[in-house]
Amino acid sequence: MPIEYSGGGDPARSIELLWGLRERATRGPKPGLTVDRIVTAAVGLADAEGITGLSMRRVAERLGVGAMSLYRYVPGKAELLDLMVDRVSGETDRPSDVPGGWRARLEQVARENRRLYERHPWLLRVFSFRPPLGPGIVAKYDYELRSVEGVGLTDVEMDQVLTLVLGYAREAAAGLVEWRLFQERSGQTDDEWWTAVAPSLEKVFDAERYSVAARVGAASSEYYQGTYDPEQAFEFGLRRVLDGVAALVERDSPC
Amino acid sequence: MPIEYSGGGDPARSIELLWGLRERATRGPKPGLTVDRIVTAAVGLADAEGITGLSMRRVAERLGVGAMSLYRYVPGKAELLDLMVDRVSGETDRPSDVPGGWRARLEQVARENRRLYERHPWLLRVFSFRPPLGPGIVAKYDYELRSVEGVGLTDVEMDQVLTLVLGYAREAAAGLVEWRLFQERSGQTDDEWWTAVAPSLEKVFDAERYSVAARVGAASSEYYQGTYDPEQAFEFGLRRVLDGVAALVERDSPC
DNA sequence: CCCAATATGGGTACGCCGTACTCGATTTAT
DNA sequence: ATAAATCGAGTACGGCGTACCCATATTGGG
Repeated sequence: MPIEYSGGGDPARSIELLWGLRERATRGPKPGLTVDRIVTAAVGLADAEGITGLSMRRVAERLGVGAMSLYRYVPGKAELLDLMVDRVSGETDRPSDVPGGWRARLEQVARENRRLYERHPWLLRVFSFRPPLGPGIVAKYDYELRSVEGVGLTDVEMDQVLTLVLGYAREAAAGLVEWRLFQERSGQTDDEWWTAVAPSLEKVFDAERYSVAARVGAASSEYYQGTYDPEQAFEFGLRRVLDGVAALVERDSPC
Repeated sequence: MPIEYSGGGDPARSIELLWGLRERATRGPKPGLTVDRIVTAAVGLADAEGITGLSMRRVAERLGVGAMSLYRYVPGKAELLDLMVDRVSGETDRPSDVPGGWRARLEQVARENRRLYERHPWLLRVFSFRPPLGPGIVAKYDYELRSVEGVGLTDVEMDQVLTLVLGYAREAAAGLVEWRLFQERSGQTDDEWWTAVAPSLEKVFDAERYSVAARVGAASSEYYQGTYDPEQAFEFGLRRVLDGVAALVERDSPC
């Protein structure tokens, strides 16, 4: 059973790795690699080939090094994934002045998170709800919390709102990424796919029994000019989510 | 590169499999298995061992059969995953009369979807935004759409609202499942984990630079009596999402 | 009734994977 | 100069999905 997440190792060791606290050894040959270079290679590989293309052997290959050499720097693949997550999280854009109040700021946070997953789709398959507490994640969390600082929410509500918005961004990004992947892999547009599937489906689909599905499905495909449009879906959901947050923020001043 | 999704095969063949349209051959020995039995075994295995424990060899083992025999019934693992997704989707509870209007109905849909992922956590790692169009998925989609039928939304909006709510349920379930997994694997409560991590983190965490993160993080852990509580997180987010939908439904009658 | 046609079951093998173990080569403190 | 410590990496193990192949079982057509 291969490892898919991390946190299994010693927490202190993980923190040490994430924050680069390893003290240089005094004896022995100089290391030919650094943890940073390994993480860079791994991120590049995962970006290019997806999470299924990421293997210790191939990361090593990229660095011109034997597979087992990596284990001198990183305890295992799980910890490497932690480092990768923290790395790309630290690279998110964080503009200091977004005009338009909390709603505009939260919207920016959502959009930037979606971009993060877009740049690094493998992140969707790695991210855990309890992220590795490295410098990148911590800085990101602090920045993002500030988008809802001073708008009348309690500290706990601030965290909850952020969790909600980040979760939404993640879910929407997953839709976008899967949609793209599907198009690339099949080489088909939505329309082409549908016209390939429809004939077979018609034989078995009971349009009377499932009348609502038939009606709404048809309306949606027409609207989207395909069967799906990640941009429109994102905008729609984001508006709803932020409306829900607005209802919370303005609870003391209804209408 | 192992397959993680499906849809790569012939769509017609997939539909045939999903709807059980295979015509019995006239010649040759009688099959010792059925697609249904294979799917049942696979679901049972994935439920028990997680997605990483699901392999063709082990499914075959469960059925007392050689690994390659499965390929007589199913083209590959990707298609088997499709069948598994459709199977468990078809088993969701669908009460016919939920009192309380669209909001109560949508809430029920969200809760039932969360339960689905809770029962079958592997689903979180398999589900794609374009699900296999089998009988289970279709019936589920039709039922769920009916929760927002006749409340003044357009057909397209109905689909968008459902996508939003299902996405939320999925995201919340992911939090719950990961939280449980983490507790099981580490054998630690949130508190124990935190007291193990805190000393190392204190050495590197700059509480002045990241003052908001420090303050909110502390408040949250105290509130949750741990560092997280999936139940409370779910309820909070669901209320916000449904508030956002309410703003859409009542757009013509503000306040 | 026989046999050719066909489908089933499954063994073997290939190329991947993560990583435990081991050992010679290299560097430095003493 | 030498002993201690670390580095790089080869080998090997047990797992994976599945391509390929063939003996076996079953049945339709003559």
